[in-house]
Order: sequence, then C-alpha cells, then structure tokens
Amino acid sequence: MTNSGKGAKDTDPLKNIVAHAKEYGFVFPSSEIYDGLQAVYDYGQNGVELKNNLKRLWWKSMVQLNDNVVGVDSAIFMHPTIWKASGHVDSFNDPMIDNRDSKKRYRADELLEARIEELRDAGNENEAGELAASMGKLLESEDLEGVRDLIIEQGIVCPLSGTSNWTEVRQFNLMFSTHMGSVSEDSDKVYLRPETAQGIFVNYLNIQKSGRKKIPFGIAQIGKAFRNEIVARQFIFRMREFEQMEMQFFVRPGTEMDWYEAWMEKRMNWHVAMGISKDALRFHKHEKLAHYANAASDVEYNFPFGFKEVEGIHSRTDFDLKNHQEYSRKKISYHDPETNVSYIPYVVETSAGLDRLFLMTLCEAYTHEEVRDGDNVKQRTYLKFPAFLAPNKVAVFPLVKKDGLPEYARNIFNDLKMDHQVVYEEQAAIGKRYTRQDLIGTPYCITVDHESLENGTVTVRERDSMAQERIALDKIRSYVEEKLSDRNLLNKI
RNA sequence: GCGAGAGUAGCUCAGUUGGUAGAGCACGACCUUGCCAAGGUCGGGGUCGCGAGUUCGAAUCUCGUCUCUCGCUCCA
Repeated sequence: MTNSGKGAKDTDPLKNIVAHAKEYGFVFPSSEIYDGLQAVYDYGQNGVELKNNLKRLWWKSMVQLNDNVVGVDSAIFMHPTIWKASGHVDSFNDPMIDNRDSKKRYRADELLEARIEELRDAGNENEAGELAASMGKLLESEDLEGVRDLIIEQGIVCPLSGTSNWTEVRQFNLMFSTHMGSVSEDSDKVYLRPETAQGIFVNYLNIQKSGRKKIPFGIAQIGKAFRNEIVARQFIFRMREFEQMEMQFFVRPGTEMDWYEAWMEKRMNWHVAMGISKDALRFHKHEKLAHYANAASDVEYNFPFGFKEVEGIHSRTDFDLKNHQEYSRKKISYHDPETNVSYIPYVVETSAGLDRLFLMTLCEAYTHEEVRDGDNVKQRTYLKFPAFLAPNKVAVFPLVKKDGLPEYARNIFNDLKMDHQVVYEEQAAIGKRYTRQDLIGTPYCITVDHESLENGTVTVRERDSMAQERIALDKIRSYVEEKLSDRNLLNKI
C-alpha cells in the first residue's frame, strides 16, 4: 500500500516518513484543524513515547552515568540582560530588504555600510560621516521606512539586477519576545530563550557552590528553546519551537581541547549506541567559528536531504561566564585547590537537538522491504527501533477472541504494564495485528494460543526477523527485562 | 518574503464540456476463520482548505486568503 500513489512520493524518502509519522501517531502538524501553524509540530501518542525514551537515555548517559555531571531545569523566561551578555540581542536582530527584480535579500544596514565605504574611498569623508550618522539614528529609532528612504535616496542598487526596486525594510527578530506583567511597556520586554545554554551559565555559581562541585564538572539540561526562523522547513528538522539537550562542561583553561576531543568521542559513541549506523554519521569541523568558540564540530547524520547537524560540540572558552560576570557584576571565578590559582572556567558544550535526534531515529528505523512468501512478493514496512527506544515495548494478543484466551492474555498484559509501556489488542486477524505493531515499531508481540492453556507457554514474536519462540509464562517478565535493557550499550560509551 | 506546483473521506486517489460527491484501503459492529495486512453482512465518516465573485446552478470558472511541497533567501 505504501508503494501506490505518485512517483514523487516514492522517490522522496522524507515524504514517506512524514506521511508515516502522521498516519501512525508520531508527529502531527500543530493546530491542524485550523490549517496548521507553520514550522510547529505536535508529537502524537507514539511520538511522545519515543521522544521521552530519547530524553531518558540521554539523561541516563550524561547525568546518571557521569559522576561529575549534574542536571538543572531552568525557566524559559530569563532576565533580558542575559541576552545582551550572550550576544543574542546584537546578532539576532537584522533589518532585511529584498530586491523585487533579482529576488535577492540583503541586510539593509550592510547596503548602507557598503555605500559609506564607497564614499570614504572616493574621499568624501564628510558625506560618509553624515550618512553613517543618519543611518545610526534611523536604526536606533527603528525607523525602517526611513532606512528604506535612505537607501533609495542614496541611489543604492542591487548588484545583481542593477535596479532600486526595493521592498519595504523588515526587522527580522530571531528571538520571540513578550511582555512580563499586564502593562505592556518596553521595560517589561522578556524573550523566550533562543537556547537553553544560558540557563546553565547563570546557574553555574548556584550549582558549583550548593553542590560543592570541583572542576572539571558539567551541568546538563533538557528544555524548549524558540527561534523565529525566517524560513523553517524540512519537517521537524528546523522548527520555531524546539527542544535541546545540552551539557556545559566546566574545565581548567588550557585543558579545554582535551575535553573537547573526549566529549566528541563520547557523544559519537552515544549516537551509535542508539542504533544509528556508523556510515550515516560523521563529524563536520567548523572552519568559520562563532564569536564565542575556539573549536567547534557538529555531529551530522545522513538524512534523506543530506548530511545535516544533529548535535554540536563546541569549545566556548570563557566567553559566556566572563560576559555574565561583566554584565551582572557578580564575581564568577573558581579557586582551583590543586593549582591554587583562581580563574574563570572554560566551557566545552555538547548541544543536541532533540527533535533532530527524533527525526534521525525515525529515518534510521523506517524500513520498507519486499518479502518473499512462496511465489508472492509482499511489501513490508516497519520501524526498526532499538527495543529500548520503541514507543511500545510489547503487544499482547489472544490468538482468538474466545475460549478464555483473552482473559489469559489480559493477565499477562496487566502484569507487564506495571514495568513497561505495553499494548493489548484482540481485534482483527493475528497477522494484521502483527503488522500494525510493525508499523509503530513494537519489538515484541506475545500471543496466547490454545497451547498456552494446556502447558503455560506463550509465543514471543520478534519484529525484525518475525521469528517466534515459546516461552514459559513465569519467564516472561525476566525475558522482556533482558531484551529491553540498555545496560550493556550505555556501559561502553 | 519571492517564484513554481499542490490542497476532494483517516490514507491513496477518481470526478468527464459547470448540474449541489465516488472508489479502494483503513475504521466500527456482528458472523466466520485462526500465526503474519487479502472471508461475509451491515455501518459511521466529506458544507470538495477557507472567503468572496460570475451563474438559475460552482469540487469544476475568476479573485483573494491560508496551508503544504520544491527552489531561492536566512541559519550560533
């Protein structure tokens, strides 16, 4: 059935995955009955389970299994000055203007800057100064119409089309803002955080002191962040509201490159442990570094639309803590008992996009293959999640809906659901029920048949191989426990 | 935001030159079968993305609008 329909659907794997995600309760467009909201998505009944499992395994790997990493959960609203200290206020606000003929978009201030440079080169120092002054004034007062008038007045043309057929100037503010308090005034303006990292930095002192942490140590956080992207596309890859899983590791200056390398390796191992094939993963080293970093690499996954970033490992130096010390005027230095020296710690960050990990997991799991059944060739679609990530761990079926099999199966279901996310189903033929579970990636199906009533055994059917084995009733709980364990995998990271 | 394409049932799609909607699958009930989506009977579900206009009459023509896809653009 998946192969019917338009050719375009078959040649675009992402389309199949998006359709599958919606049809089987993983991801829905937000507010869909109101025609949706661009670049916002909701996680459905199966999606939320998968997402929670990813969070749990990240947290376990980062916090529970690292003696020197602790967690935090900071608020989304933060003091507005934090975003000045972090550099977001300056670099997330740009006035943009489009040329209608070339369809090219430019930063309005950069067009004027270029003009000022021209004037300077031509020796018109006075004119250049005047222009710079009026531009500064207009930008300061956010007079965007004035900026446009100035561009036209200066006869600035698009280098491509050579025309001055400009649209109006629009302010692209990548941070969402709202007002705190019921009276809207500029002084009450607060932002929805564009990253979770700052919530860690501003709590550094609290945690270091209350937890008596010694460097090196890390603080981990999972939480929502918001960016008003100009264009948000590619399903849940780039959303306006997204969830980050970040860890900031505080180290002695000069040791940051060792930690940077160590965390790169650890994080890559984690992705592999989550069932992602090594061939589909790679590091991308940043050549052009952001203002805060002295080294940066991305973990990239080979999505249907190419290798794209899923996690960044950045050496952030002391940029953030130093700026917070300056803006807050609170001393943020650490006295190192080993070296007897005080310093502002350096930071190595691991920053994963949870929604991107979700999409990566889904892409990796989505399997469509042809299965021989005698002379027939059948299509089979299933989600090959590792068992510990699957939304539902086990499905319990009675082979038929009579002869006391449903009651027997329900007892097993009621027992297993105390420890795991388990589903029970008795509708439709057994084969159809197996297929339904394949489509949402349930790794094990337990079926109660007539033999169960006689000798107290049930069949366990494994999703990928479709192979069945008989298990005694009193062994089921430990059997499932062992199959779902992440112990051996996380141990190796 | 610009350009191009698209929007009919949960999904995939029909719907002929305008005459107020169909199929398959899915879903529900009952019967039958009983280990890999394929039996039978019956049934629920759509103001054809939304809003105007033309017309006696619009899923179909026109305009606007929203959403999606692709390409530009942007991307800590």
